[in-house]
Amino acid sequence: MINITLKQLRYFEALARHGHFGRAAEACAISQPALSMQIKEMEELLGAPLLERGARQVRLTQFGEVAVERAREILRAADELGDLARASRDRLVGRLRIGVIPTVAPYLLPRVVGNLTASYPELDIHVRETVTPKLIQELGDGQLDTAIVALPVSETSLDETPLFDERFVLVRSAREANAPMPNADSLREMRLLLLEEGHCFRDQALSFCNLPSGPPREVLDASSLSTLVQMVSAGMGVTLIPEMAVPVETRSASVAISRFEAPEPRRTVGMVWRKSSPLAGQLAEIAEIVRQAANNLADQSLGLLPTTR
Amino acid sequence: MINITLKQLRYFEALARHGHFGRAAEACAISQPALSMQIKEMEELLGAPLLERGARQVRLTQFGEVAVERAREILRAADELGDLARASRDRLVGRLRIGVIPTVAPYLLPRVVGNLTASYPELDIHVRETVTPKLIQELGDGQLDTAIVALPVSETSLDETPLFDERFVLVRSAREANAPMPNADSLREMRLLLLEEGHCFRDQALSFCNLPSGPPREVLDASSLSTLVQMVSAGMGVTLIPEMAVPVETRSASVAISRFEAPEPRRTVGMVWRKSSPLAGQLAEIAEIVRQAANNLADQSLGLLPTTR
DNA sequence: TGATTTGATAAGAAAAAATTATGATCAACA
DNA sequence: TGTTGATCATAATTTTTTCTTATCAAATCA
Repeated sequence: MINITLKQLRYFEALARHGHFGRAAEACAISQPALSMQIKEMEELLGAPLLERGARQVRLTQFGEVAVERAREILRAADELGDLARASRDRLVGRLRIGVIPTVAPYLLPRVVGNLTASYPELDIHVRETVTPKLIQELGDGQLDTAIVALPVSETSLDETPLFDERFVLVRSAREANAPMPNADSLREMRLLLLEEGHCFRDQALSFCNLPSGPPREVLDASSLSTLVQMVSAGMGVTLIPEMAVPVETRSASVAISRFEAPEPRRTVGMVWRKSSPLAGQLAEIAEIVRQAANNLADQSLGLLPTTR
Repeated sequence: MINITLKQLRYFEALARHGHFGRAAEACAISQPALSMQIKEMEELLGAPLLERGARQVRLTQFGEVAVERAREILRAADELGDLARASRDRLVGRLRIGVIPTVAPYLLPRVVGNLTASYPELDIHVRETVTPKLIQELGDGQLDTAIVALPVSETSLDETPLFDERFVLVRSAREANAPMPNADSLREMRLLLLEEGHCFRDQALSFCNLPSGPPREVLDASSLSTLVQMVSAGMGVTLIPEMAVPVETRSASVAISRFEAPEPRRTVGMVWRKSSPLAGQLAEIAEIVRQAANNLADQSLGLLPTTR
């Protein structure tokens, strides 16, 4: 390991360019002795003379010629490091790893990814879809930059910002479309189909029915909302789905969607990231874009919802 | 121009490798605050965070990942500069530009180049053959590393070392082989063929005859010893050549070679280089190799010379 | 030869980098 | 829920490095 400094390389480069200690020193905005000393130091560190000091002129040695080329490469690389830094701080570029829970991903992401790509053309978006605990862990491990989950998360190391609120709606088979709307308590008596363990949406639904979350219930738990709706369509029971899923999930199923009476079940979906993330600033911007995409989606979904009293 | 230091790059690289300030500092043989401060300084200079300081671990930012790669490249290039220096100081490598006067080059060089290449396999020898004033000028300009010329040169900026002494011998047509040997004065009366202006050998020959050097004489001046000998062989006159040229030049010409009586004309051929040349040490070694090559050559030449009384 | 140019050297001042000591934060744990 | 231990940041001080001014020595130029 050689202990030359970049400063010395700069001085040396200037000296090679000017072939004159005084002028090189002037170009470096230092005094001539300072330059002399640094060059001398550099030669001592390298153990080989960089230049031949003639009486009237300074000439590079053969090694000096090689060295100045190498020095220029090094200096260029160092300057490029500065450029890289500027590029990375001015705008959001490169990879953005975003995690999304499964009860949000299929409905929100198609919009969001399009909008983000429009706003940040140089952004390379990676999506990870899994349940909240895994997302939070991966966020903590630095495998994700941000995650979209149901709030609150209440991790002290994370910042969270709400994106949108959404209602839960009841999904019944089409045949039951005109049956009276069950309330939270009567739901408990019905065959309520739910997602498998780990999904926050399962816990949210159970909580609405004042049921303890935990071990499996009567029927096999589903791994996606699509499956749930298909099961309902087959007459196996009823379920809850988030409002945002309605347009997509009812397209290919003969089910009836009904809203609850107040107090309607609902959840807040938000975005979280490490407080320490250097992307924090840009992530707030991104949250705003996601928020707008969600609002557009909600405006469209609302029209589809029959209001059941 | 960004003012980061190589030291900072080293610290940063260690930090990236260890992912831990304390251990990285230890690896750098400095205290942890010193490392912290340098990393902080580096981030300020770059204007972008290199790492995310979590409570329990340190993680590179995306930019940090890019930066550490670049940093490694820079550090490697700097270390290679050290290697280059070592290579250039330990032994003579690379280009050696050597100038030789035309009355020496064809006879001495074949041997010398072979010996030099044997001693310094990595040496790349460039030969320039021209007259002394040009050689001296090019030496001064740094276009040559050394020159082999007739001594003395007496340039204060140059060091000179003798290589060998050589006699001048008379070349006559074969028909005149048994004619009495002319002395310096009688030579003046004969048709003495000489090299063109600029060749030191011309001046040396003229000086031996006590003639003024200068403007052309009776016949057209030759540009090489070969031409001179061929002209002599054709009966156009007599000439002097250096002893070393005898074996080569008499091979294809029917001429008689005769030595003068004392005081024999002679010259000293030597090697010169800039006093300031960093190769000075190695050039002295090279001079020794040339000296040996010249001695071998002289031993062989001597046998060929008839001693005329 | 004397004046001028040019790089090296010396001594002191200024700046940078290191050290030790201490603080703040946070996770782990009782 | 306070305590502990680990970890990085900050502060004050010392040490080291770098720079400046002044001056020298060598060599060219007139």
